[in-house]
Amino acid sequence: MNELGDPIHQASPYRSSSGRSAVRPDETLPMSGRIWSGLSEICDLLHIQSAVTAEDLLFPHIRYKVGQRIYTAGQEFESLFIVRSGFLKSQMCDDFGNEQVLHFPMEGDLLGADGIHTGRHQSEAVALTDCVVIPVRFKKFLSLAKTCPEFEIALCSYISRDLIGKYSMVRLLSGLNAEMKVAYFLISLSQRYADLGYSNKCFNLRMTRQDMGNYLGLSLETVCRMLTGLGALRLISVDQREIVIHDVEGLKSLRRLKLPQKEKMRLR
Amino acid sequence: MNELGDPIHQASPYRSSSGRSAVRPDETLPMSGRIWSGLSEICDLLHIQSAVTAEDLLFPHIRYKVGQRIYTAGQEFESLFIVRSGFLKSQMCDDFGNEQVLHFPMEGDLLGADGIHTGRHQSEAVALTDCVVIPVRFKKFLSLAKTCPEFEIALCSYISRDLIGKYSMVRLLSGLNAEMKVAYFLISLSQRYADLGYSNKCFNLRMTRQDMGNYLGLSLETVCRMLTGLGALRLISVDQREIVIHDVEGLKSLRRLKLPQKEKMRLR
DNA sequence: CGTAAGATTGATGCATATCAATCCCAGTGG
DNA sequence: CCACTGGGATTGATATGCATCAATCTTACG
Repeated sequence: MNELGDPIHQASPYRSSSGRSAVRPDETLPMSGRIWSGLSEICDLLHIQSAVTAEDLLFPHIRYKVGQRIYTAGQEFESLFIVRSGFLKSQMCDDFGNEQVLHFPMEGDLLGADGIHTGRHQSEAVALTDCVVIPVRFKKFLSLAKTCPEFEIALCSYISRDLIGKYSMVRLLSGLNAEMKVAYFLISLSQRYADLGYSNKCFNLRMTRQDMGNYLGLSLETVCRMLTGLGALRLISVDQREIVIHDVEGLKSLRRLKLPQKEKMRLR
Repeated sequence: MNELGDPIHQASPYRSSSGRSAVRPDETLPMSGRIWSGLSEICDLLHIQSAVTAEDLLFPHIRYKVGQRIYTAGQEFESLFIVRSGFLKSQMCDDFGNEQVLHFPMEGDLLGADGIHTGRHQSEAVALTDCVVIPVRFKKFLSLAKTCPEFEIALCSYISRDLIGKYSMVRLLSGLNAEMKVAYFLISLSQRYADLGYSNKCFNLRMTRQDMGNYLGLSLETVCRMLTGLGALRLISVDQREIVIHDVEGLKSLRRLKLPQKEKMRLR
């Protein structure tokens, strides 16, 4: 392994996205293009407003093709990974070999922080589309935090966002029924696309129904049924992995069947 | 509100734990005793090995009684809170007033980091027993991190541990059946008590069945049934909130009914 | 065209929620 | 001292949401 973490695929020739994804020829990544990012681009990606500039500081881009792993469970932790483009899946295996999908990282997300504590990655990250990822040595990250106060804040803000993400994940899994889980999933995906400047109405799912179900705590069949169900309600259109959202508010306003205690009291 | 966060109860006279908790008279907290901690004690609590000593740096202890809130949702974020003693519950309300229990913090846990990102707390923390909590201004925390490299690492390690905690929470909620959820809950509680030097075989539950169920994504009745079920298996004894664990390994070895895909393949 | 992976749809069963009744226990007040 | 009260815990009966099993369909690709 060389100094960049796991760039063993860097030199392999680029080819168009394989598998069943809906990537069309004109969406393929350019063979040429920038293969380095400066510090200011890193800050942009992570939404850090930094006054610090260091023109000589360059971070290499690494390309991954569909199905390739950015890091694997058990691998030594060296770098955090910033997603420059593409769509990924992070997952974890328990002692019995059951996989659990944890997250679907995309542009601007930071990966690999689960390795800090033990020095080894606990989870793995797989490319669901062709990806460009920027590895940043953790030591480098720390020294940046030391010299640049905005990095310090960003690091803490990341803790905080992560905590809030955990909260909403818990609520999703333990408080919602299948229909709402799927609706919520679509809404949050839509929101993430919107935040990145893409369409929030129309997008392709990059993961299988199996992955979605695993992530949401549902069987893949239930995911299917809920998707067609939401389609029957005219809230969305589904064609395989292509999703069109017709009524965001409608999706959001699907109420849980279980009324909260306070509501029940009022209804008596 | 004064400079310490929410110490409006600090001056109120101490009284013995109320409610139905199994706290006995001799477990009451002393009226006197230390009401300040030095930096070295803070580091001990957070498991930070620091060479830095600053004898003049003192952090006040705040007492909370059963039912009092350390911070509430929407409250301005100022401080992180380190639990010195006691048992708490952190929870969050969604837009419809549904509460979701997120965690049961105890000695050595750090609370309130969910406020960093937005500047306001997203969740609230309630004392389930009488507690002693040490608030540390976030700015103070940052400046400590700046002068003391161990604090920096500890901060990152906290991210990492938190991430791993998220993983196990997701797996708990979406991968286990009711029996295993309850068993897992008891095991992890037992482990936390053991880590603090208390008995890992015999302890009191400080939360209601309702809270447990909410946390585990189960109804309170199911929690009851599972507890009595585990009792019938001679793995534990239950008497109201008093738990005795007879067979840790037995609890751990309860397998999920749903076999992993690979297992199923092998069995054919 | 054949194959395989994924998606869809239907039939059935079970785990768990829900509803309801009772029990337990600690305060509280007569 | 004892009855009363109220929150929590327990247990049983029933309903149902979702998993599971199974068959078919779609799409991509060799």
